[in-house]
Amino acid sequence: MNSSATDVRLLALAQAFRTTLRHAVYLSRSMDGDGELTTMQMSTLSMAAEEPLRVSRVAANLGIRVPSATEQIIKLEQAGLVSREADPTDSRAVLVQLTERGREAWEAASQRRNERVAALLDQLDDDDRAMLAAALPIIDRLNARG
Amino acid sequence: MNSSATDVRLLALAQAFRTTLRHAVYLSRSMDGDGELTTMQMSTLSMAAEEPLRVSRVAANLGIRVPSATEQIIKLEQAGLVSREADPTDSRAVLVQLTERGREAWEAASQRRNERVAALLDQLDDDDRAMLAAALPIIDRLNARG
DNA sequence: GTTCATAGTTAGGCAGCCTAACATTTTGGG
DNA sequence: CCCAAAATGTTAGGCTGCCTAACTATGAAC
Repeated sequence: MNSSATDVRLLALAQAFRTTLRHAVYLSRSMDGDGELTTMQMSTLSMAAEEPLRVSRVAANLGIRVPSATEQIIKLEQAGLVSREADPTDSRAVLVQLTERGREAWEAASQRRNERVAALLDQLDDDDRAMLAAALPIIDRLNARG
Repeated sequence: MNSSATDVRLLALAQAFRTTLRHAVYLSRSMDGDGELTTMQMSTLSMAAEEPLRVSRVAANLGIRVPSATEQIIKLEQAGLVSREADPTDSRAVLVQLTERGREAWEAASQRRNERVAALLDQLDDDDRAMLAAALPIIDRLNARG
């Protein structure tokens, strides 16, 4: 429990955080619309890049429902970026795997996006970059708890 | 221009930033779905709260096209949260204004969201909160340049 | 005062998400 | 065993939010 004084400060920080987050969402979206893979597709591919995974896990990680995940995965499959195979240990489940083309597409798109963001980061000075780097794990912790 | 060594570091930071941002988007979305106003609606109302503004400015600030803004504004109007009136200085333009109910709804929703985020921030220690607070303006600068 | 630019709306379409209903497979209690 | 319940996906249908293209109405310029 906090005193009401710190509460006011917490609320102010919360408001600032929300505003920054909202603008960051626009930034994030603006990096989507260049005719490549969407952020969601990138996320799916990067999950599958580590190891084959089930549709339900894709859905959970993306924060969407299973039917919506199926829909997206089928599109990725039609684009030749992932394959769907029955899980040998449980024939109800479907394992989503990266194809070779999927891996290439993911790596290329990821690289392009990193370069675009890096170009923005390049405009900051070293102190600001250090501060940003220090803040990211903190935001991650918030994300994990939200 | 940076050396290739710093370039590698920039790319790594870019990747970490993108990942954090992506998760933050989920967090942001998760705060939408409680049957209240969406983030976009909140943004629109908060703009109109300062002063009446044109549909085209709403669209620009939200990063969407004018017809999409019209659509959202009409919904807000039907919900009784904003009014649309012809601009007295230019009858082509439409001024979007908060209604009394709109102002109340916006303030209440904003307060609720701030409280929810504040509850998360409350779980951080003081150093982390200070670091987060320091990083927000930096992220804002990135957002502004993206 | 015609012509061009500006501000919005309307119409039609697409993508992504949802819930509900369904088929299939696994699990587990009787 | 065996049948009921749970788990995993898919299909079907609908909603929302965004888009472009086409249109109306007003303002500005020459």
